[in-house]
Formats: sequence, C-alpha cells, structure tokens
Amino acid sequence: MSETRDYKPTLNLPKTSFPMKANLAQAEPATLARWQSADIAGAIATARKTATPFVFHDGPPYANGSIHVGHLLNKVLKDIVVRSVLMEGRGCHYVPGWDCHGLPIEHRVMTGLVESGKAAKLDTLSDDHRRMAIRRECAAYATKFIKSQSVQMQRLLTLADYANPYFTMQPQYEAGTLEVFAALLEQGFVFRQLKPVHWSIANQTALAEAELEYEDRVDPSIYVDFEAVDRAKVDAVFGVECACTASFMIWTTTPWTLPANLAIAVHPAQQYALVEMDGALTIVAAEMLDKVAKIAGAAAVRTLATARGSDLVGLEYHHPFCDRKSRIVAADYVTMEDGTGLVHTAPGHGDDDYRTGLREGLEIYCPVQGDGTFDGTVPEWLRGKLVWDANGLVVEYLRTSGHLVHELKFSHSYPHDWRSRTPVIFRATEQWFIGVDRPGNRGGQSLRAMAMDAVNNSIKFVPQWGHSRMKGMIENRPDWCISRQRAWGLPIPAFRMATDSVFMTAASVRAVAECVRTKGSDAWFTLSPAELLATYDASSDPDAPTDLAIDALTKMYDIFDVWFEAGSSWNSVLRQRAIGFPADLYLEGSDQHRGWFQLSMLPALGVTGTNPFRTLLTHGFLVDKDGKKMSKSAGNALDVDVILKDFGAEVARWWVSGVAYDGDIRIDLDYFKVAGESYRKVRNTLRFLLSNLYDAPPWTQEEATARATAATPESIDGWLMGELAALESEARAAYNEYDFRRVHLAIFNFCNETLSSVYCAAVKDRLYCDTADSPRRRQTQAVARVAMEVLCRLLAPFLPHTAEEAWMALRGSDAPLLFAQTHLDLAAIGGVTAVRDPRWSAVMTARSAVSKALEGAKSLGIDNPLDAAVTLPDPRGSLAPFEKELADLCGVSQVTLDAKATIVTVSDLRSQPRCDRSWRRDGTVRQRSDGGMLSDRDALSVGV
RNA sequence: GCGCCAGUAGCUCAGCUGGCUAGAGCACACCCCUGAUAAGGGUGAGGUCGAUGGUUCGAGUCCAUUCUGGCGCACCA
Repeated sequence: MSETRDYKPTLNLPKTSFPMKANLAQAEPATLARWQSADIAGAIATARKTATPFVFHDGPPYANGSIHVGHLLNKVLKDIVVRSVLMEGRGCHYVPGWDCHGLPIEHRVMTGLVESGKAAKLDTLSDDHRRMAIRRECAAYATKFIKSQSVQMQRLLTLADYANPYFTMQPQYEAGTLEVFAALLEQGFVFRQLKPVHWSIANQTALAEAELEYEDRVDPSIYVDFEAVDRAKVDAVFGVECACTASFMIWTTTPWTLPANLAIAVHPAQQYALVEMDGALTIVAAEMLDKVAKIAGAAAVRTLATARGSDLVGLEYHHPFCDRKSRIVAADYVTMEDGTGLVHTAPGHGDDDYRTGLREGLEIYCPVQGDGTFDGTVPEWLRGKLVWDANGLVVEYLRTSGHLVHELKFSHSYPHDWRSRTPVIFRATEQWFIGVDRPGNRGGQSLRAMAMDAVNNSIKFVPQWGHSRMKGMIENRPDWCISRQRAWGLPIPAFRMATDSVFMTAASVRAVAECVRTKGSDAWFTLSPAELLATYDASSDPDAPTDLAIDALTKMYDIFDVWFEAGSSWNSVLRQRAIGFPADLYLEGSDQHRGWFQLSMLPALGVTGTNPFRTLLTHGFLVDKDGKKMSKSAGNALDVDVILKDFGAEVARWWVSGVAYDGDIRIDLDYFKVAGESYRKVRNTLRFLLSNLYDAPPWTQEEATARATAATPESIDGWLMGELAALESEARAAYNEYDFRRVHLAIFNFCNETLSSVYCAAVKDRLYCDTADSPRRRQTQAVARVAMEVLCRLLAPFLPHTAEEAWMALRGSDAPLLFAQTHLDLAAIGGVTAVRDPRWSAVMTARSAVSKALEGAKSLGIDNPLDAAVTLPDPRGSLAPFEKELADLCGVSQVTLDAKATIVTVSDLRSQPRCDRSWRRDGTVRQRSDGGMLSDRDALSVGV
C-alpha cells in the first residue's frame, strides 16, 4: 500500500463569512438599529416614489398593555404583505395606527384614581374640569402604551412608517372623524332615539358592562295576573267557553318596572294552558304549571284547555294599575326555566324588551328619571317615588287590587355600579344612532343595502368563507348606537338649546371639526359653545334652526363609540394623508367582521358610496396545542418576549409564514422549535451556495443571469435553472394570492429537496475538484449566484434580517438595498433553461431507483456510493442525453446505460484504484508524476 | 341557542368538480458520509380520513344527524 497524499490544500473548498449559527436574538436588534439609523424605510419609500402604490391600511390595535402572540401573528402577516408587495416593485406607504380612546383605558385610569384617593377630589371639580383631569390621565396612559407597543412591533422587524403613526386621539384624526360624522348627518343616517342602558342612580350616568360589579341582592319576586280584555277571543283561542275572563300570569323580580309594561311575550312554539287555580282563571305555560302552582301554594288546579303561544299573540290585556291596554307578542328568548312562560315586557327597561318593542312598534317608554324617581306619567301614588321604594308600593297595590298571585323573596346576582357600589337600573335614555335601514339623501339607498351590495359584488374575500360570514352579519345587524356617556373619547358635538331641543347640523359639526383640528377634542371641554362654533355661519346653514341663539347653547357630553373613530380611519388616514382610497387591502383577525371591517364599511359607504377596501383578508385565532383558546387565566398564553429571546423574530416570522391562517392556529413553544429547525435548514442551504462563491468572478447581476441561463438544458445546472424559474413564478403567484404558506412550503422544499438533497450534492465534486476557473465550475457558480439572487428576494418578506444578511454576504457590504430590489423574473428573461424541462422526470426517477439499489448493495459491503458503479436500464433512450451528469447526480463513481436492462444493477468498484483527491473510482485513476493516485480530471487540476 | 369555520399518520398540512393499494414535510427507527461538520445523504416503519346513518357500482371527497374545538352574536324578565 502506498501512503495516500494529502490533496486537501489543492481543493476549492467552501469558504464564507455567513455563519452557520444565526444568533438571532443578538443579531436582530443590531440589524434593527442599522435600519433605523440608515432610515431604510425612507430609502425604500424614495425608491418606490413613482411606483404604482399598493394601498394597505393598518387596523388600529388598542393602546393598552403589552403585545401578545395575536399581535405577533397579525403584524407579521401584515409585514409579509408590505414587503412582498415592495418586492413586486410597487410602493406601499404603511402607516401603523393605534386606537386610543375608550373604556378599557378610562376604566384603568379611574381605578388608579380611586385607589390613590384622587377620585374624590375630582368630584369637587366642575364637569368640564373633572373630565379634563380624567382625559389628561387617559391620554398619558395611551401615549405610554403606544410607545412601548411600537417598540415591540418594530422588534418583530416590521417595516412601517413608525415615525408618523396615526392615533385616534390626534387632533387631525379627530377632525377627520368629525367630518365623516358631518357627512353622515348630511346624508340623513344619524338620529337620536331612546335605548335602555345600565344607569347608575348614584352617579346619574350610564355605565358600560365593564363598570358593573355583580353582587347578590334580595328582591321581591312576584307573580302577577294581567286580565285579558276580551273574554270571547280568549275562549276562541282555547276552544272553550268560560264564565269569567282569564288573566295572563307573569313573573318579575323588578316590580318597579311594571308601570312601564307595554307587552307580554310568549314563546310561539310553546304550549300554554288555561287553568282554574283556586277559583281564578289564569293562563301560564303548560310546562311551568306545576312549578307555578306549587310556588303559589294553589290547592285546586284544573287545566281546561291548551293553546300554542303563537295563537295567543295579539290578544289584549288590561294593565293592572295604569290605564291602558297592551297585547301579547311573540319572542323566542322566552324560556321555561323560571317564571310562568309569559314575560313581562317593558321596552324602556330591558334589552330584550327593547328589541321586542322596536319590532312591535311599541313606545320605548321609560317613566323613570335620571335620579331614579318616577315622572308624572305614572299613577299618582307612584309619582316622584324612588324606584327602590316603588317595589314595595307596587306589591302592596297589586295585593290590594287582587292582581298579586304570590310574592316571595328572591336572591339573585344583580349589577352594581363599581364606584358607588349601589345597584344600577336599566333605563332608556336618548342615544345617537346610525340607522342601517334609513334611505340616504344621496342615492336613496340604506347603509344595509349598500353594504350588502359591496359584500356580494365588489369585495374579494380571502379566505372565501369571509363572504358568508360578513353577509350574515350585515343582514342581521341592528342600528348602530354610536354614543357613550364617558369622558375619554371624541365628543359628539351636539348642543342643547334653551328650548331643550338639540342643535347639531352638518355645518355645525364641520365648524367644530375645524376647531378640533387645531386644538384637539379637549377644546370641547375647555372652550365655550361660541368659541367652538367660531367658524359656523347659521345664515349659510340650510339646516340651522330658526330660533338658534349661540350664546344660549350648552354643550352636551356624549362621546363617540370608539368603533366610530376606528371606522373613520379610511378618511382620517387614507384620504387625509393622501395615501389612496379605497384601500387595496384590509387584514385583521376574523373577529373584525363584526368590528373594524364592518364599522369601516358603513361610514365609508354612507359618506362616499365606495367600500373602503377592495380585498378583505382575515386570519383565525391562536389556540394552544390542544385547540383551546389562550388566556392569561388559563395559563396557556405564550409570552412574545420569551419567543423572541429563545428563537428570535426571524424564527417567529418563519413560523407565521408557514401557518394555515384561515381557521384556528395552534401555537406552542414546540412549534417554534420545529420552525427553528426548518429555518436552519434553509439557512445552511444558503450558506452552502454562498460558501462556493468566494472565488467567483465579480459578475453583475445581469452577467451572472446571462451566464446561468446559458447552461445547457441537459446539464444539472440547466435543470436547476428550470426549477429556480418555476419556484420564482410559483412563489410570486402565491404571494400575490396571500397564500404565504404555499410560498413557505415551496421555498423550503426547494432548499431541502431541490438544492440540498439533489443539486448541492451533485455539484460538489466539480466545485471542489475542478480547476478553479474551469468553464464547468464557473457555470455552476453562476447558477449558484443566481439561485442566491432569487432566494434572497423570495425570502425577504419572511426573513428580512436573514435575507439581507445573506444578500450582503453575496454582494458585499456596499450592496444595494435588498428591499429596493425587484424579482428577477427568470421566466421573462427567457432562454431555454428558464423553464422546466419535462425530460428530467425520467432522470429523477432513475436517481431514486439508484438510491434504493445502493441501499440494497450495502449488504454486499458497498457502504460508500463512490465505491459503486451502476448500470441503468434505458430502453427508450430517455436517459442518454443526460449521461454525462448521471454519475454526479447519483453520487456514484460511474454510470452506464443499457437499453436492454430492466433493473438497476450495482457493481463493486473497490478493486479499482481510488483517486486520492476526488475519492472517485472513475476508471482513469493511475499513479501520476507526483506519486499520487489521481484521475485524469484531478491530475489536470493539480497540474501533474 | 343562532351564524361562520375546522376536525386526514406523533406534529403541521395536501387531497380540485366522488374513482387505481390515502400523499408531503417534520419528528421517529436503522444506515452511510466526515472536504456544507453543533452540518450533509439514504432507506424504512407509521393513518378504521372525529362518530353514526344515508345517496352511489364506488365517499376522506356528496347529504343528514351527532361530538369536539374556535370566532362572532344572543344569554333570560
């Protein structure tokens, strides 16, 4: 045995500065800092200044707390859109936004004020001053979280105009919102109407759900008979003849609401019984009869007849103590759990009742005033009485008049004002609404009709099922109540006149908007009506009331529902900042069908007649690995900081890019491990390509592309160029359809299979062993270079940091900005190799057959494929054109084709000499002048 | 309770208008390589397609019912 010479120094072994280990947690912040100091966002904007803009609009997250994994998903998806659009050569001015007003912040601020004892001091201030004090705290709170969330979102490597974000509390934004409102007013969509709200008597204010605390409370629970008006009609319904008139028995735990009773609701599908109970004739649900009889302690109960609830509808009854007749109505919310199956309905005192009242055309009657006392419309013995005292009075009255069937004490949980800890009541108050069924003044169409038309005809939904979901919601939605009785928000600029009527016209709102544009909505609390209306001219306002006296006006204090503000962003951001309208895309979680999507549609359609977005993309919600929803209380919530620290933003982004975002998305730290491994696979593949380019000539991109596309179709390089072109068009098509998962899989598959498993393995020998500047090696380097050019661009939307890191390793530190590049478009560049050659499928099939055969040959002792030669059957000659490349492709030393063979045969080459340099036994190996055993090719390379 | 959606190998997902022994990647097992090396390659095992019933010559694929989970709405006088 001659000792083998060490030829390693003569090889062109790979070299690169692109490290195998990404070290993302440290490297990403550095990249981010570089982007910020170099103003990458500005540079990209400049590069795309004249390009066709893609109008993409950010839905504002709420400025509260730390970002969670839901934000991560949402913001990364959006960023993938932004960057993929840029890579297509379009411009995209993406402005991040925040929703600032509203109860969650005010609630937290108030809690803080109560705890610190400052709240009591506030109560001593005048209304305007007190509200301003609260608003200042709230604004500071919102500002703080906007800042921290902005930092967190940028840490996700997202690209947006973070220097000029929008907040719903910015004066210009507020003015834009008011202008939307003015236009809706002008179109006739806005009106004022009674609606029941939770009302705190102690604080004389409406409360939101979040301001309620539920505590146990004991109330009288009473069963009351309401006597039917027409005995004959009742008899007819039940098919009997009675000697006296029956009564409808209802149950309630709020006797004080009985004066406002305007209907009794029954379930249309339930059976109701006409019964004789201790001599009295009464009607209750058949199913509830035994229970009611038992509670009432009735001795003799006899059912005379039964009828369906729907048959009772329309029957009338006398109110037991108010002078009026009302009727039986149907409602499917009537249940058979408590009570009598007949539900006392007071549209002014309950939400269900209110809906029923609206549907039945009943008055929204509320005889209770803000201080909890009855007004003059009730019987004299109740007038001026507090509702809590009225409970006992009503019970006593009914007992005396013989309408009370039974009374007991009932303990239940009841809402209380969280601040005063006093029980609240449900009371109808005047609220502002946007009507969805009112015809607009411009085209006579209602908002609902316009929205349905947009949903059915002009919006593209991704995924498709968004269409039916949105449609269902538009069909069913009630009028939009846009007023709230809070301090932290944009005031609805209405005034009360001396006559007590309300003054607010499109022109007056615009005047206030002008004021707000410069001074902010605080102006409403700091200025007088005359100052607010400084630019208002009643004489040119066709809607101005004739008796208008500006000096006599007083400000009203309702604020807008925050959804109205967010729903005006298409105006306050897209139009005011001249970004473009309508937007090409809105992208949010599927909960926003009810929220931002719909509440942007309605104002925009009402004001402009145009839907604010062309395409609607929705993603599902994150759930844990068992499919359960995430919540802090369940302890299954993932911390974004932990993900960033353990895996880095790039791995998180890579995970997002591969997720099936329609429907629920399971998330778990383990999934990031998986994503991390696949990220590393992609990274290493890039690294291999880069490492073999260290000595490539300094081709321009065009030179490299020209050279790469010149590869012969029958070469491995030619094959790869076809695959590369196919990848590029497939990925771009999928990006354009927002099918990021398809892009992700295509790229991964290309790196893992096409490159790592096939191409890199096949081409290694020539890269390492051929003479450095041999045409064959340079050809491969050109292809590797183009593959890098393509991959960096395709990966940039998913992995901006890694793609740029690779890009700079490829192009050097003076490389042009990756994010200002556009795709190569190999298919358009043309050349025979820029398209997939179908003849290659036979080659690839043969290649896997060889793999299997080699596996079998291991039992013969042929462990190393380079110790083997294979004979491939080629009856049709389909492999012949590729003969030169087959050995490299299969990783063996020799391949011969045999037209007559039927199976792959492996022969043992271990008795033949092995090249000391390339380790191949290609039949040309012999001792050379330097004493080494070398093949012809290697001898040439070494120069011996 | 109502509307929308999902339920296919351990995991993430393909399976279009119903049609050969249900596919991929990861993980796993075994093996190779040691000149991509805290890398790379090969082979293989693994599924009663949530359940039940139906339509059909034939269903993961259509229909009905049901279970589980998610989002939104409603939630009781």
